[in-house]
Amino acid sequence: MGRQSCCYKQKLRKGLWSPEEDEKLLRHITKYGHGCWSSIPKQAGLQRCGKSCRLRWINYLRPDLKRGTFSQEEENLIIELHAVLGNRWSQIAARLPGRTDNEIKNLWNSCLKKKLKQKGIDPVTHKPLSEVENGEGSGSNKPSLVGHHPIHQYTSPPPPPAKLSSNWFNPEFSPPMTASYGPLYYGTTTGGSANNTTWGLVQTQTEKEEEEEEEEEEETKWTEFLNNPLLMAAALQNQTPQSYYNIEIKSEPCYLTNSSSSSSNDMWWPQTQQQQLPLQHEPLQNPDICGKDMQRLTAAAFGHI
DNA sequence: AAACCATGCAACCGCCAGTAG
DNA sequence: CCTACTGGCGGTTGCATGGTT
Repeated sequence: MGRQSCCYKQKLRKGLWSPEEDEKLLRHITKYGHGCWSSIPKQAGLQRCGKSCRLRWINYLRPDLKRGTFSQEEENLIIELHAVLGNRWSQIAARLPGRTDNEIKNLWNSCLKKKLKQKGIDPVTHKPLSEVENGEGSGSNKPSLVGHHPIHQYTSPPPPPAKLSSNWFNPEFSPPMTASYGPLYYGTTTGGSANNTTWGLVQTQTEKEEEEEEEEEEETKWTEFLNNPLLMAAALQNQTPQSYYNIEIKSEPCYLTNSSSSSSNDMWWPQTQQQQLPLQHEPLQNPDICGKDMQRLTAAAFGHI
């Protein structure tokens, strides 16, 4: 079809956004909502493509963004979610209020991967590095690439990570390294509270055969599980899914402006999300007020003119 | 002080799925 | 059904910054 890139059109600016551009975009979305992204650049007087505007808004201008360093709790949660979801950054971000997929992806690539390696964990498979290096094709046989796992390897949602979170990067904590553990290792040594779970345990051949028989069923279960953020969130927080039934994690916040409202964040984050996202963190955790933040704050101020 | 290197982050690229015409 | 368009996503790149030599 020879589709053209959205930035194919000439005269479109690329690269870093200037404060003026930020202001234009912010003003426009604050006033009219984003609606159709492709039409925003024209309407807002920007020489950018719609994609670029969308990205800028989502990753930087959105008022509900939580900036500053990631807390230990957030890092732990990212690791746990990555073990389940793989590189599905947007789904991971959906469980971290105020964080963007880009931000999480950057954190993972620049920081968390290293930390995992230092802990002797392969950041891709979430298995001990020793096993990954030695056991390719032997030992626990199945290459259990997280995110590429045959999801039927697991027969139930993961155990609640609530017990686990505090362990990660705790200097005194080291994950189990013996070969008796399976694709996922997070805090499963105690057997956990999750009944009928093989989470974190290597499957025996028999188990595998049995599960192969149930492959379709299990796949269905897991597909459902993975596709249902409510179930996932519930599992991750050791709560019943019911408590999450009235959130829609993937929902796009309604950015249409209530022009009568001048308060900042309340109008941006859907109330249901604001109230009921599985992980609610403390308010802004001492975000580093640096130049960029100042720029953002300045820009944000325009939105309330 | 200058050069080099490592790191973090913002933004782009290309692909895919959904959808309207 | 086909085509074109759009939004969304993950991978990647390139630049700015800070640290080290």
